[in-house]
Amino acid sequence: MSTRLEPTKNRARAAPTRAQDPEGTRQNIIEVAAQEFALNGLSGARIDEIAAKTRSSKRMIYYYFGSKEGLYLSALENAYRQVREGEAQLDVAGLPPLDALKRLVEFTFDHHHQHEEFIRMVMIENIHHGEFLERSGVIRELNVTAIGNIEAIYAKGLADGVFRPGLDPLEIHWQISALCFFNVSNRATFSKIFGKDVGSPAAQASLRQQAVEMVLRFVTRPDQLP
Amino acid sequence: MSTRLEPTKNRARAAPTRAQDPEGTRQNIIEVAAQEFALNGLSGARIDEIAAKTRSSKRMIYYYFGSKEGLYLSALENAYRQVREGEAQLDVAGLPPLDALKRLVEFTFDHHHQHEEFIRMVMIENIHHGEFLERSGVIRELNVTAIGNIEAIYAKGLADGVFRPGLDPLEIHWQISALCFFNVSNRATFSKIFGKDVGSPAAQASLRQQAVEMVLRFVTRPDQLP
DNA sequence: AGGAGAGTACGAACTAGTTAGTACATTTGC
DNA sequence: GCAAATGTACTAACTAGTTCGTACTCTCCT
Repeated sequence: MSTRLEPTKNRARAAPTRAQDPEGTRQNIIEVAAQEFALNGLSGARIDEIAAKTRSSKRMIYYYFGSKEGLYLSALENAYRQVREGEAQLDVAGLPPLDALKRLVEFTFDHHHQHEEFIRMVMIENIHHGEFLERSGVIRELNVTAIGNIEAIYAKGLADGVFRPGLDPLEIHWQISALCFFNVSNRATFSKIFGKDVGSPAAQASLRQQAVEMVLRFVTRPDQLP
Repeated sequence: MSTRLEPTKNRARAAPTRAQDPEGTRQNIIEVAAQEFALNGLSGARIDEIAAKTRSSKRMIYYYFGSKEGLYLSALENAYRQVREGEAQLDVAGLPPLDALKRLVEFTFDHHHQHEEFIRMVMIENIHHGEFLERSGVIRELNVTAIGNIEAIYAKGLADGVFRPGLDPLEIHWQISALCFFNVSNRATFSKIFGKDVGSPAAQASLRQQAVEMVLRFVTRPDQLP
């Protein structure tokens, strides 16, 4: 009837057929999808394009994720998970508060810098008013613990008398995020408007150090400043 | 041959035909387009949708702007122009450096807050790696003068001995932008992750004041701090 | 003064190509 | 043998852009 399947048997024996690997297929699809969504946005990304770059097929995308939006949500969740896992690597427990906060800012700065794809996913999600993030129970759980670090550092800094009272750890987190996030998210327009590549290693080193300074000066008690 | 044009004459006489208004039509299209692009992104916005919300028609969009991208570019340029014109309202020439910088940060914070549509356009443009901004000669001209204010303030602050030396006005602008931009751009995800509406008046007031403090503490000579 | 032309402004219907999603058949691993 | 996993071919709806035709406005000629 049809000839299109004839080579199958041969292929099956010629090379050890790629075993069925649901989890691998799923993961592969998600990774490709994340790239495409991060690059083109939700509406800009093309399912056919994603499928083509996959080791799998369009059929499988719908088999596993149901719809384009389902795929986007999974990719978003995956991105958050990866990044939070990376952040969990940071350990500042033993450090004095000032050093700990410095490390935290540096780490966040570098981490955001290294995960541009994640930053772009968050930008895109904000364009969509965070509606997919809202639908996802998973993501909120991942993030609530993210301020734990700052809370601990701030508490210790207060106790030691080096930080000033009255600050909200969530707001400190907000400010660190602002400085580190903007550095990646707005690099393109900023560089092009002012004709200076703020992504260059020299510029980044300077901005990084200044981000640290800003946060430390903000949190430190004035009489503790050098 | 065709019947579809029969009603034309009647229509022409029945109601006093709306006068031709090229500039008005153009402007109306751009305003609607900006809204739609800001809401849905370049690929997410629909020409038919834009046309429908216009007082004009799809035909006119292509008549005036040539293509979807042409329309997007015009909307982007318009957004930048509007915002920069608004910023030009700020006059801090007479103020002492510290007060001037404080005003500048407050003004930027408020201005970004009030121009969410513009912020979203910039976000979208960053998703596109600033390629349209690059194509536009207009926009760069508008912006290069934007740091003029900071340069003047910083120079005066140095002369008065209240600011510390060695800072780059462009980097100060970068930091102010980061704090004020992030406040609008990432409100959705931030609020949803931490279950707190950072857009509420109370939260905004606090973040605003802290943005001012951060910048002032960063720029001020330590021995000049209260 | 007024009418012919020309260029500008506008509208409705159409089209070619794209795109998310599906029906159906087949294979693989247990 | 059976359920989960996968491949191929298709479609219905959408979407950027176009075609063809009309109406308005200004100018310039006489």
